[in-house]
Amino acid sequence: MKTMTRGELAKECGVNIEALRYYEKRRLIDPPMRSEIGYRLYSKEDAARIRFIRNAQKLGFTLNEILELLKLRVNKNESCESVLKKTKKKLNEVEQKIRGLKSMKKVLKKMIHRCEESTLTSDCPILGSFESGREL
Amino acid sequence: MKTMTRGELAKECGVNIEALRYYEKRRLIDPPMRSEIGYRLYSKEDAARIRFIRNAQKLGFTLNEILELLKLRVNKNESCESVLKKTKKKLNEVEQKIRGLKSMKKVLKKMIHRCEESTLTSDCPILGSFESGREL
DNA sequence: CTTGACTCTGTACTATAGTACAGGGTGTAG
DNA sequence: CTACACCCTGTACTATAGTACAGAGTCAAG
Repeated sequence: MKTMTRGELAKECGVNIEALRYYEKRRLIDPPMRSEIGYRLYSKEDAARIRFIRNAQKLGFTLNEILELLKLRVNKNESCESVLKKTKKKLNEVEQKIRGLKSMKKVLKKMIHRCEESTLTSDCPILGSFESGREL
Repeated sequence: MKTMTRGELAKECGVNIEALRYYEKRRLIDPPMRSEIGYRLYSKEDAARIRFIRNAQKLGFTLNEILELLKLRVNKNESCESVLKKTKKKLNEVEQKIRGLKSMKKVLKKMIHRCEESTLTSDCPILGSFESGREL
């Protein structure tokens, strides 16, 4: 199996080399294999995990939430029931985020339209994007 | 016009009272009116602004990005051209986030489906949600 | 007329998520 | 055989976004 050193993985995933050590400490990635002289050796799966972490962060998840997402799987210590419940909760959070972004998108589109038609106002239309009273 | 004190606004928006002073310092909200004895007096618009800030944060925007969003309007120092450009850029970011969340949603739904049909595996399917190679 | 609940200011502390650096080992190229 | 580019550990520093606190003013209720 092909492996990467810490520097190679950092480069491939576009993260700082020290962040990898940090994610290991935070248990977001498993302690990787070590070479004979103690160098960390990462797999393709580790790279996927790092990319997942960075992407999820951009979507507004904290590292703790990302850890929860990554733990969503069946294991010997946990019933399918409880995994199902947690997964449904996460699905809800994701759908909520999508709704919020969609209403923001709508307002931005309207602004662009207005701007292109030169029917301009100096108020801030984006403020209205969460005015529905609904909590995000 | 009905106004609120800092404590009242904090309660209404579900934020810590000190956060309001912090947002003022960061220029996310304008310095509010003051009562005769120097108390801050907030309007309904201030409340909307605070709610917008909190919602946008949950969607993964930093306070600096939120400031940019709130400044998207026509003013005397800026051409419609440049507002349009910035708004389009923001729209792109928002659409990118929606795409990321949608692929996460798809995977979560699949997991729920699998769990309900008891065709379980112990791997972590969510890792695959960003495997398309596309950068978020 | 003082006690409690609010406000003000400034400053200090905290949590999260890194980022940098010191002091040391390894290993290949010139 | 040594210079350079890596890696290791531990520890310290940074930025962002608050949160808490000290010391002081205001004001309504008991």
